[in-house]
Amino acid sequence: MRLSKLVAERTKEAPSDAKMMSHILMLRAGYMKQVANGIFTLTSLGQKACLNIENIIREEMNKCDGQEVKFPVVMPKELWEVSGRYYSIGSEMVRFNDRANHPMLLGMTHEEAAVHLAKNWVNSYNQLPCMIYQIQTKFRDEPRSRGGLIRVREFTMKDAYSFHTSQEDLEKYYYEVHKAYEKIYERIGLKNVISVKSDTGMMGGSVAHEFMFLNHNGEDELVLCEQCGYRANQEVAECIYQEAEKEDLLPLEEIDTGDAKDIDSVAKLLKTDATKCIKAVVFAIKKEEGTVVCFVRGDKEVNEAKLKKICKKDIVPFDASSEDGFCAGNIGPKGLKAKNCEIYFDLSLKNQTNLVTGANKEKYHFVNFNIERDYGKVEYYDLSKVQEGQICPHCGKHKVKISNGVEIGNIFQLGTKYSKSMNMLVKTKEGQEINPIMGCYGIGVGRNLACVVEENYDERGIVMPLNIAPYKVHISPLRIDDNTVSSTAFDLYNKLKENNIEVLIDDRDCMPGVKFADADLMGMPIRVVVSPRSLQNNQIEIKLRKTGETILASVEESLNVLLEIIKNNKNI
RNA sequence: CGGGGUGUAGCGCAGUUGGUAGCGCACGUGGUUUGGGACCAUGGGGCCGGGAGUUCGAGUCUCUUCACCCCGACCA
Repeated sequence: MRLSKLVAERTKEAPSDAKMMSHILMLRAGYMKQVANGIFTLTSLGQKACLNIENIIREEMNKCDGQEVKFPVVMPKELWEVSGRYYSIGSEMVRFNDRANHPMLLGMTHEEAAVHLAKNWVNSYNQLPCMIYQIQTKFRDEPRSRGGLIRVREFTMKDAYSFHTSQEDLEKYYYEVHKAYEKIYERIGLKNVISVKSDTGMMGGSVAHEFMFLNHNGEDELVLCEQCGYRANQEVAECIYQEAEKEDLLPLEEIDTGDAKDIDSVAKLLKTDATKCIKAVVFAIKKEEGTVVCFVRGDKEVNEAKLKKICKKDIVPFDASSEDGFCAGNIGPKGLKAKNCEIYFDLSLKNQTNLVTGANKEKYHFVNFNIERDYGKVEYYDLSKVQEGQICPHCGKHKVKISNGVEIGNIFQLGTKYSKSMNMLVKTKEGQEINPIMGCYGIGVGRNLACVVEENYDERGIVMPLNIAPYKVHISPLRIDDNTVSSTAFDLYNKLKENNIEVLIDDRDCMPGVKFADADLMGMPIRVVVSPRSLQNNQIEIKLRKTGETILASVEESLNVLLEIIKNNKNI
């Protein structure tokens, strides 16, 4: 490709509204252009890089005996009614009517379509296990897209679905796909990736893992124990506590705390610590009357995912007010008179003594509140987030660390949720009819590209790994007006093309600095400089983007040297 | 959905007390240059996000609407 013809603009200045480096650099280098919130056009640079990622994924999925298919983007309502998800999924799913006024939707994942495809054609255990996958556009109307390709509404995703006769067989295959994913990330050039236990969310099922790219900009919180290897998404990470120190119970008192409403100011006023306070967190129940109140220790935060599972309600954060019977800022268990209110206590409060809590009336808190004595016997549930330094729930010894990560892939053991609801049956060896056990496996292509950039850049621009670079070689002829330079450069360019090497040539007549800067910004792994200076010695320069290492090669040898570098591919 | 911010040339930005819009980069042309974003000359490009209003006159003031960005979705 001639750079002069490339439909992509490079800019010196960063777009003012981008914050993440991958977002800034991919815009500056002309890999993509935003069309609307969370919707991007990929230029040929971005598209080529994505296609390279897709091909790596494809190869690894094929090694797992995956069969590539293509499900429709647009599906009729009925398909999603049988699984129940037409109603359980909210406005992130785009729904519309076709010209016949038939309700349709845009696919955000394809479990239903996968079962629809397999259910009548897979009838016997002889056909299992099997896996089908696709690489295709998904649309999810995210409440908040951000960070360039990190979180978007429209994106390309590889999604795979496997069918099994037994849980053991699923687990065996699940482990294989886990390994395949590790291979994929290694091949596309992502290093800082770990897998963690995760929540199954809207997919359903029991066991799930997320592959996380560790990055401070990541939206997910991960709980990690470096000693025993425990790794979990905050959403599912268990809290465990050391025994609280025993204290003598002091008499309950009601104290005027004035305008002190939040934990910090109450604790400060009463000269105590947040850990000696009870924090009340109120949630509204979606599509229902009533509220859920969760009491946690003052220093802790409620983990909504865990609370949702325990109370089995779809809850949203809620501003409690007097209309609902709450005295905001002074909420406590004792004397709470809210209507339709379910109350839960977090494990962090178990065996805690002499606490501070709201008295459910303006300006008053209780001190020396003891839950069992002053309120009654209660059940304690694990409802809060794990904090940095808390004891690891797995080894019970070491302190955990909290890191942020970007989810770049996930694998789920779905069980029979979809095969059962959609009535897919296969005959076992014994002649029994069973619902096959399913797994599903996803990878977001564009997000992976963004993460690669996030991990591979320097002050000059992107550093594309060879395996996914849109062009392997970037030829910069200095003094293109010089006939020898021009013919040497184009000769090499043509020979590389004949050898099926993706090559970009900067055919513009401009200053060397401009060419170097653009090449650095776009980040192709191998740069070739052809200039009158080195041609005097019958040489060209080969420079590796990542290391800066420069190799001088004779004009005649240059093609072979380049082919050798690419062949020895170390994903430079 | 809540809070905050920004909309002026392709990109980054100025624009005073209201008087019909500029700068840098990019782009076209001519020339001089050429190993880390050159210089001179010259040219093109704008419904100042949209609509309504105030005014003789609005990029600027008022209202309204839209888009985009950031934060929150946690707070007793």
